[in-house]
Amino acid sequence: MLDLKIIRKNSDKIKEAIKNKNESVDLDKLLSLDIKHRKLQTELDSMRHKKNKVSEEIAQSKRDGKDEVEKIQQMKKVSQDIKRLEKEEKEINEEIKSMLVWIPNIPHNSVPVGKNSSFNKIIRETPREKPTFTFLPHWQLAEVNKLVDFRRGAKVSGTNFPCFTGMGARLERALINFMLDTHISNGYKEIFSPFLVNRNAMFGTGQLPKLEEDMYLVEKDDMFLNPTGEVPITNLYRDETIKDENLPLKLVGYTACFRREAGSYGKDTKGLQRVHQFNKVELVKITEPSTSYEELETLTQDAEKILKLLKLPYRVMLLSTGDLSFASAKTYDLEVWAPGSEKFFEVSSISNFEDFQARRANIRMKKTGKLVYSHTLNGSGLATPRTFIAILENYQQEDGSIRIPSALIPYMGGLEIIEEK
RNA sequence: GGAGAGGUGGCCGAGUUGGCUGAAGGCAACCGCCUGCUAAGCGGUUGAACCCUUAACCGGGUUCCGUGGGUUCAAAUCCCACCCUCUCCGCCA
Repeated sequence: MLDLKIIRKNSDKIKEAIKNKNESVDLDKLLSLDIKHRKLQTELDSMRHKKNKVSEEIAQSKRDGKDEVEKIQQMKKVSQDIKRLEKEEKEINEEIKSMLVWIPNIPHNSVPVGKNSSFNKIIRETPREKPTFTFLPHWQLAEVNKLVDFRRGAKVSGTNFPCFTGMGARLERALINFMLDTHISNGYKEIFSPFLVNRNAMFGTGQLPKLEEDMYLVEKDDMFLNPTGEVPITNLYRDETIKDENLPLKLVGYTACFRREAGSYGKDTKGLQRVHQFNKVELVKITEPSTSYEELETLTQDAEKILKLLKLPYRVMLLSTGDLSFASAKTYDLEVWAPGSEKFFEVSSISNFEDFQARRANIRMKKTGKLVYSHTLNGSGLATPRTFIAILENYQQEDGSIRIPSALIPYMGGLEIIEEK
């Protein structure tokens, strides 16, 4: 959410941001409602002022033992008028608020302007080797080595609920533990959060109201299945003022993530590319405003470190305005190369939300005695399914077996090669 | 699920015969004084959001005692609904 005061003063800039992010909000309507609202509020305030003053006088008279029949009668009328105006004020205010939550965050100056992902910019890229034999895609490798049971996963849940089995399950668990350990030793504090989150949390990080359709809702309790670790972890600090000496807060947590992926059937759904339930290790930072862009760079490097240690080829993309999420001001995507699928897969989106989430979630800090909204950032470090894909496809051998990246061997109980058994 | 207790400022904690309580008292923090240093002591300051005004500071005003309604000239205080926390019992693991 943006500050209404800032919207007033920078309406042109906001309009441009809305356009560049492919959103549509009638900002002029909002601005005229705002003017109307402020006028009403000023009027109301002066009426209340009068009411308070006269009530005070009545109280004084009562104490002196005098009756103030006329004043009471007069105030009766004023109170009614106030109530009427309050109702009107409330309605307009609600309308303003409901429009405000649909205004996206403003992209940072360094973000390339463009309609869609084709305007994204490659920031850096690691070299990749040409396959020396015919590389298989991961779903074949997973099947040959019995690592994922798609059929039985679908039986107990539904399509795109993969079930990891045997060494596949072990590899999934190894990835999670390896990532957590790496980030913890890098100064992040481990969090193991709840997986069901309430509406306030979903609103706080900006998933609601825009993305409600993409979430699993437990209707009976009006709770959502966690769509990404940023929701429970960032919202841990909702409605709190964090002591500035504790900033930046660096948090890491494993979460299972659930997404409906509504409308994406048939698109990139083969194997583990796009699934309804997956695992993720999430990095969250809460920082003071002046350092958030430096923190974005180091956060990106911290996530990248996982790919480096796993020796997977990847590239870092700077998202253009059209590809930027609703709440983000600037985002880097990490894309891992999968030679069997001959595709790059997004394994992490690292974003600076500036104070957009903090304003919604009311996360503040004291800076030289003044309360300000802190900045929030997050990024996956990493999402496992596509990392899993990349390992299978990059580490496959001609006979269909898969080598284990050296960093993961200790997490695989010393196992160096996965072979069909 | 049942029974009870409770939700007040950064924290603790008064305040339920409605009015002088944005809120006593304490703690913490900050500023000053005092002291050879430390501790203690003395005086003062310290909530948030919003509106008007201002280049900004200042200033003026409104709102806020879990949330939302209601009663009243007037509500932290009375009434209704809801939410949350804690304790005990039951149930499930």
